[in-house]
Amino acid sequence: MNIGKAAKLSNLTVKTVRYYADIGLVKPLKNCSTGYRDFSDDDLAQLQFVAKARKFNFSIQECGELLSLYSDKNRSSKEVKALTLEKISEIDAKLIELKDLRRQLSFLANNCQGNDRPECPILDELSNA
Amino acid sequence: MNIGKAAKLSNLTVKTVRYYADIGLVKPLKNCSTGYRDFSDDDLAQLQFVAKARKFNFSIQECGELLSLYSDKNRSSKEVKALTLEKISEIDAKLIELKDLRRQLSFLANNCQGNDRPECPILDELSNA
DNA sequence: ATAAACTCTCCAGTAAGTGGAGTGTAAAGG
DNA sequence: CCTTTACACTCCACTTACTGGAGAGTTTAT
Repeated sequence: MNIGKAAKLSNLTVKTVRYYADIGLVKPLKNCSTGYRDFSDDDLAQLQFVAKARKFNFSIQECGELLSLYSDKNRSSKEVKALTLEKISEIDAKLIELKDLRRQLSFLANNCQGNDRPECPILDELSNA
Repeated sequence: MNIGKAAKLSNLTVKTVRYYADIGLVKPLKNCSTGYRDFSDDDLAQLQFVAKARKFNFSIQECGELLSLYSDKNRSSKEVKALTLEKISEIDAKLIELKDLRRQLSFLANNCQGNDRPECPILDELSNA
């Protein structure tokens, strides 16, 4: 299938699919006469796989690793689980950071009048080292 | 003061401070003979302001806006509050997304044996479009 | 036959820096 | 006074994961 169809079926943009092909994450055949990329069903499956993994916050590099494990019929689930657990703890750290951020910002906003006068605890706080 | 001291006192790296000066976010004087940047106390305050605002997930552009509101003695707190509230709802959206992500990943990890055999619900799930 | 829709390559840019090379300057020790 | 060390400078390239556009070729529909 052409890139447009592959993109649609994997919920990616054409540009993104082309980019994935350029960096060798997927390897569609190329029609010699037209230069058009030709995506097999397997290529499509890989694109769908990557699309999902990216949503799961796996980096492109990790997607590549997962993809090779995925393609390897003898891959062990150990490696995949390890990668996943690592991701989870990264997410946990991010969650803590974001929650703290939210708490602080919300405190500032609650104490700000939001009128036309220049008094503003948000700026006061930010300007305190 | 020199860039090293300004960096230390604002908890930024020298590289980052130089970058902020390059893009005009802060405007230290320059010693003509040595080429060294000279940061005034006011420049330092702005760096500290930016360092904090960046931690609060404000973009460089937004930092610039905040900085001009901050410098303008006649600024209203309304604009600042609006920007802050916007940031908070962005953070909320990100929190929801991350929590959902974590839930899904954690479900997958819990159902994965993590042994050397190829059965792995994580890959199974990822390969389902 | 022509127009719309699709595809291609190549170049440039995004955000917010980081890293390194090569060079010049300042402060401290001997 | 000299040398070593720490600090400063500029400039260029690289990072992540794409996105946008120009200009050109191809396929499909009318």
